[in-house]
Amino acid sequence: MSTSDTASVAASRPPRRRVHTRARLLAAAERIMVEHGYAQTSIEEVCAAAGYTRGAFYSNFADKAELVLALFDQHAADRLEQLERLLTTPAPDLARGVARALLEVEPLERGWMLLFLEFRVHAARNPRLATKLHERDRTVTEALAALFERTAACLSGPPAHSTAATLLAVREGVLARTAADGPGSEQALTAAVDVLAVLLPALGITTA
Amino acid sequence: MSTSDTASVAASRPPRRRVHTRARLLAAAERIMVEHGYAQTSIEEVCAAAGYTRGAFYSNFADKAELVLALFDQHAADRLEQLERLLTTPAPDLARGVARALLEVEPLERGWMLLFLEFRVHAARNPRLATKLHERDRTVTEALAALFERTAACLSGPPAHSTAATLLAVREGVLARTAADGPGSEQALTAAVDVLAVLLPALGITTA
DNA sequence: TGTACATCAGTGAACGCGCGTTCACTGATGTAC
DNA sequence: TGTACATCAGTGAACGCGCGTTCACTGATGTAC
Repeated sequence: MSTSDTASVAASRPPRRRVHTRARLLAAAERIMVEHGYAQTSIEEVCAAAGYTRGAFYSNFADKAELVLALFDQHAADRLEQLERLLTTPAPDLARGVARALLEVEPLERGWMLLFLEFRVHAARNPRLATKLHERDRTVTEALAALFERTAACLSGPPAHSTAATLLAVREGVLARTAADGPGSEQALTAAVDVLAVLLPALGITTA
Repeated sequence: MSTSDTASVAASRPPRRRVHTRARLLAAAERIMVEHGYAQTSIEEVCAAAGYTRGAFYSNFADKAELVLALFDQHAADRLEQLERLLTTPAPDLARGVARALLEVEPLERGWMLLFLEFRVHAARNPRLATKLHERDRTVTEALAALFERTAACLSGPPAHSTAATLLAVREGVLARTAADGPGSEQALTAAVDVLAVLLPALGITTA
């Protein structure tokens, strides 16, 4: 047993001679793509920033799209943790807190949202990518729905899953409109927070 | 007076030798871009479809971005009319009606939304375009806000302008997520309609 | 420990492609007399 | 009405550019004996 185990492990183990190639490519890609977007970032650029040439990329990723999907996977977990922390911390005005948590994000996160949306639009016209992105959406949505059910027992009205999906969509829509800097964006953002703070209690997201 | 009038009119009149060039380019661009998106549509493609060569394009538009902005201007008016018709027609369940009007759109309109969003994301990384797009947003938002104030006297809570802006953002966010065909999209869409139908009354959009 | 061999991550050049924009030119249209 | 001229919308070739992906190769790493 132990022999065959060793053998099969050896057979399936990715050798990783230069150990962190994939991780470095991902890190470089994250930095550059969040700033400049998907189409505007070339694979060459990412590879150079990570200290490789293009061949290294194609020995770690099937294509450019897979790189972005890998980035998304990495990122989703972090965002959910943030929300979880918020929802489990008692707050004087939960609705407003959630509204702000959803919409008032760091500039970096706005870059993320633009990258997301750019890829989403791209994927919408490309069935193969649409399917893959849809899987990711489902995962995130279900996680948020579960979070609602666990922490906000007061949730009422539509099913938690619908609520979660719609709130994520609202988030994307609002952030897209306020992603560009400018005084108009600030106003639009605080306006959206106000509106959402009024709306969320109708879904049961409120301080008891 | 009449002489100088004639002269100035003659001086400022765009000759339009082949009269409908601009209109034809716009029509072709609309058809193609709504289907394939901004980046995927080449100016050559549009010109060929309209029966011209590329030079004709640049004698009618400053660049590709101006073409799309012109399309948006054309389109905005139509959409507002639709909404106006809805809000002025008494309905048994106004909230649900508005929710459906915002979200349950023709496939063609989904293509429009993708085109919008693609350009919005593009503009977000390009200050000059961001400014221009922001002007359009303001116009549409104010028109919708005015519509609310005129027709839905029952509007309550946040200012009409905030409500209008947020609803437009919600529309974009939800449609982006449901633009790709597939059974998941249908579900997500009806879920969003349900949620919105619950939310809108909290803004005062409801049957008295 | 040392040697011969196999693997495969990463190299870098080449392939193939598409596109936005400019510009010197032309010929249809309109104007002036 | 007819002619000479001016304008400028539209032509089409050329410019300049960037990019995703493939692939034959290599040399560092790991394995087997």
